[in-house]
Amino acid sequence: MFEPVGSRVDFVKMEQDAIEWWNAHDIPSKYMRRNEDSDKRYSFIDGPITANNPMGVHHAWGRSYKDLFLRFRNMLGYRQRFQNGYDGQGLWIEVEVEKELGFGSKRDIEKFGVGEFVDMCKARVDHFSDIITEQSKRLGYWMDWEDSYHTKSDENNYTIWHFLKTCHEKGLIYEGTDVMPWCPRCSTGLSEHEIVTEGYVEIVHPGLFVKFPLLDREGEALLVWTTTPWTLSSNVAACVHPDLTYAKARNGDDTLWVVEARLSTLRGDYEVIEKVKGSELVGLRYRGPFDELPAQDGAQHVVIAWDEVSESEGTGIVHTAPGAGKEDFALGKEHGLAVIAPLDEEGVFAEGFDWLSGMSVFEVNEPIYESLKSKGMFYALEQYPHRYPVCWRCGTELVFRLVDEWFIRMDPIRDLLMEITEQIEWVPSFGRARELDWLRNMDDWMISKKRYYGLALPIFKCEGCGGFEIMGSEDELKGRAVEGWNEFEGHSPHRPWVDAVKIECRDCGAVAPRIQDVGNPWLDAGIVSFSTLKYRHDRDYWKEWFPADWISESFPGQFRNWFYSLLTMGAVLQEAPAFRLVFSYALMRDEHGEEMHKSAGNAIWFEDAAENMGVDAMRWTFARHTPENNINFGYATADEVRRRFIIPLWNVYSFFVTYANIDRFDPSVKAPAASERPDLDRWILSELHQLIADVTASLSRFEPESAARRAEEFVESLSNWYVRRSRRRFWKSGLIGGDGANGQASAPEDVADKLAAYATLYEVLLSLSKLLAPIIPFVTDVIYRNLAAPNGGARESVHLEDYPVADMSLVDERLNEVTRLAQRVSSMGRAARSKAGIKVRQPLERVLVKTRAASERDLLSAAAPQILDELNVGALEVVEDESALMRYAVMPNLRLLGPKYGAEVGAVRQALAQADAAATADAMRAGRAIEAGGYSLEPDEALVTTEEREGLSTAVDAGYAVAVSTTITPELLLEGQARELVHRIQNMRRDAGFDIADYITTYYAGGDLGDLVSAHGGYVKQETLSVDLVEGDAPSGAHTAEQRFDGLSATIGLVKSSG
RNA sequence: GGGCCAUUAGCUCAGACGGUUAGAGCGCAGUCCUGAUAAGACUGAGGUCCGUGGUUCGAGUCCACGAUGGCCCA
Repeated sequence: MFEPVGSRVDFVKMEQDAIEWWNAHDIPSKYMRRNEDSDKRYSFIDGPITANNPMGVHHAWGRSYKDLFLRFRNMLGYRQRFQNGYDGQGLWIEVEVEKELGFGSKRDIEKFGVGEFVDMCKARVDHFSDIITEQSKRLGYWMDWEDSYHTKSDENNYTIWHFLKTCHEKGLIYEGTDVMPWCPRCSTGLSEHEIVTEGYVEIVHPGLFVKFPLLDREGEALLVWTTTPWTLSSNVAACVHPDLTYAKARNGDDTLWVVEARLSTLRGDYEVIEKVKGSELVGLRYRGPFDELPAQDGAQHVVIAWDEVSESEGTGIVHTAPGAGKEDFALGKEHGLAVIAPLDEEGVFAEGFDWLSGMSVFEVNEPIYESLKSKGMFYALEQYPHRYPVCWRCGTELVFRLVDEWFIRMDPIRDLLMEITEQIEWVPSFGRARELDWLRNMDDWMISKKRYYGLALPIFKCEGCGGFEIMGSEDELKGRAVEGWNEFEGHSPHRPWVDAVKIECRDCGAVAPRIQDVGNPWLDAGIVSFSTLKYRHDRDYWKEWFPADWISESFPGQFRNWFYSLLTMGAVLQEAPAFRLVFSYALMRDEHGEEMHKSAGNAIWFEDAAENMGVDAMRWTFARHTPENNINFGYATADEVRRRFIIPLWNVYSFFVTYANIDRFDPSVKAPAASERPDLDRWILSELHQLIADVTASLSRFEPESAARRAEEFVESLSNWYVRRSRRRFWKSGLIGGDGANGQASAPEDVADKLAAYATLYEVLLSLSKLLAPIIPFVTDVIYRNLAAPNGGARESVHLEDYPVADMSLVDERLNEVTRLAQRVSSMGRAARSKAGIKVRQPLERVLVKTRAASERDLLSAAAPQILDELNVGALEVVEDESALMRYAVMPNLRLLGPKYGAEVGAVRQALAQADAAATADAMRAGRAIEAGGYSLEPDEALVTTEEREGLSTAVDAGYAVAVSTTITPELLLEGQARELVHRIQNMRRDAGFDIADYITTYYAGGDLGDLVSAHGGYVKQETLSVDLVEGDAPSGAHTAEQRFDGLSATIGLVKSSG
């Protein structure tokens, strides 16, 4: 016996129970150990999830993929690692802790105490990694949770030290001065990676037009345009494009130079006096906008040439301040310009800027306008909305600031990185081109950050000679330490503890402290293909698992972040790829395709989703989606998945268990061999094994969506064709495992057929539970455990099973085609019935079928029994062409024929009427001329309509035609009425609360049913489990009802039979 | 300026290898079923497959150019 299964099920409750059961029986750890001795390995390295907040549904998407492919490979027998990763160092953690503490600047952190602050950061990470672990378990994500790695761990940090030292040995590390994007609130520079990730927002800035008076040309001025007025304080040059044409224009009291294409920016009327190439302006000197500031002392202001000057915005003359802009800085180097750096770490004007000193960059615009006005340099001001970088963590507008930072040189390894990228398999395949594009354009990697909680860069810079060294391990540091080791010992290699340690400069012997900077967080994540595989301590273990066979992460951003840092570290340490294949996916949106935002109220919490839609529904929604497209996720989409896939699957299962229990079906009893079973069984087994082959292939190719969609098609066929058409086989009298109760003798062939049906459906459901277990681990295990329980060879859980293997000898392509044809013809036959308004319960005499290809007629005869049954008709006839079903009527198209033939129209008309209508229709369809009684007409000169033949209703589609006879003889009518009566009695049985298997005695009174009972009484008895059909009033206590249908009426009474 | 992606029904999306007359769900209209019922089945209406050229016996699918949208880089 199987555990009884209701058709109503609370999936969420079922999932929670499953988790409890798994834990109680230690299934996850049995699952993870199951392939311990396998000689096949499949190495997965987890991209660490940021442990800074609870996990969201978008994380659940990615984690469902990871779990899916891990489970798939596990059932295939591969030995794997199940190590989850947590990312927990860096600015993002700091910012959240700062928020908690109400801090606004780095000074607050210093005051609070760096050690305490770092401890709080670590505690935050531990807190949220615990939460995410619990959430992941609810998702059914089976990882070795006790063994999760942390990027903040000592091992991870020290492995990065090793990497950086290796970089240094290869001459890749340098300290450079550059103008970098800088967050004034966080007081730190941001690397290129961080800005491009999610850093640009639409901001309205001033578009300020300023006049720079030319020193060499009295009365003339350059008109320049800037969106960052504060940078004018540090202006030293103005750029023009050497090849563009510049115009000098009289404009009110001014004589201004602008690029010709931008003359329209001038206010009011103007008159062009002179035009020259930009190159002719190069070298002119001008008076700078803030020459009076001390910081500007001795600075020259000169026009220089630059090819990047655009004439699509501004004035074609670009204000240049090498201390406050990235390209400006590069130009400054090239032209030997003065570098004036205005801002300190917090975005406040430094000393030397007179009245500006001490003011924040965000409050100087107005005073600057006033100052320019007083000097006669102000020209105009407009609003200029554009995309501008902000701090990706705190949202503050970035400024560009001159800083000393540490970099890894990219040019020496760029080619190697690209070569490695070529070797990797990218899913989707366009990922390779995206990564290569990034690598081609990648600048040197800025790895330093002037913050507190992160990798302590192991760079020790000598206070004497200025040289630097890099410590490659804790042991090396200990060996070199000349002070502070005792203070540090026992602490993690974080600030402030590690800052105490100082070494002696190898070159000059002076003391060298660690630089204060911490590392870029992508160092932390990029090292994991070494650090988590014991690279430093157990090289054999590392060799066994490196490189990863696959990794998986969402691609927006990761091309320049995690994928990139993994590539770089693999290249530097091993000149090898760190992973063989990357499977990536896009972004999650809400149901309407809008970005999810907490503030917009359209974000979905993981817990809410899990407890309302259920995790299987969520996971199936993910699996069926094309990964490279953004997913629109919400309750409605999950509801649809549950309704269209999970519930039908469950209903088939529930149907099976219900009747298998009634029949005491025992799966261990030998059923007929598959080849001996009826067509219907052989067909669904054929489809099943084709499905197994397809799903296995799809998942091997990392195409979950095609696997899921194939499975949906299969369950649809299983539910709406196999089970529906098999139902009566399960209801046949006689119990296969029975003892002859109810006195129903059963014919041996019925028992064999029934057994075949049960065995088939059992095999299908059991295979399906294994096949889909990696995708929907909850419902599949519940099904498996119940079905497999009476079976000697069963495992404890489907998750300890082997993945099913397709038996291609059971795949019968012809049988599949026959069934497809039966389905198609049945569908069209229903359409024909529907058109004639005849319900399926009414038997009809015959169906006529025209197939598209003559070759299908052979299939049709095999499909005929199913079609007759589906359509409730007596006979099927094959017809050669539609003319047997349809009559064509050809009409002249007088609108065209009239003008063309004039008086001859009458003759044409007659000729057309006498021509063969079917041939005419053929010609028209083919676009050929119509031959009619000596006339040759264009195809559009006739109109053709079809009429159905008398007594037929026809449906036509895609080359097929199916017609049903519509004549209802008295015999057919009586048969239809018998079916209707059965239907009514069935309803009454249910209303009376009888059990499905109860036998009854049926009474009928009121007179109209005599003919029906004498003709079809046996049928009615059999269908309704009536032991007897008695004319007359039912005894008192019977369930009775007045029935009227098809012009008949009777009072029906039902009594449960004692037998 | 460069790279990548997309464009198929009102909406959301499928459409290996080029192959007869392009599919699903939702929505809409209608019918049926109620012994699989937080249901289900069926039928119908609805498409110049972004455009233009090209390759081919044959193009939604391949190529070129263009348009629109998105992402990224400069």
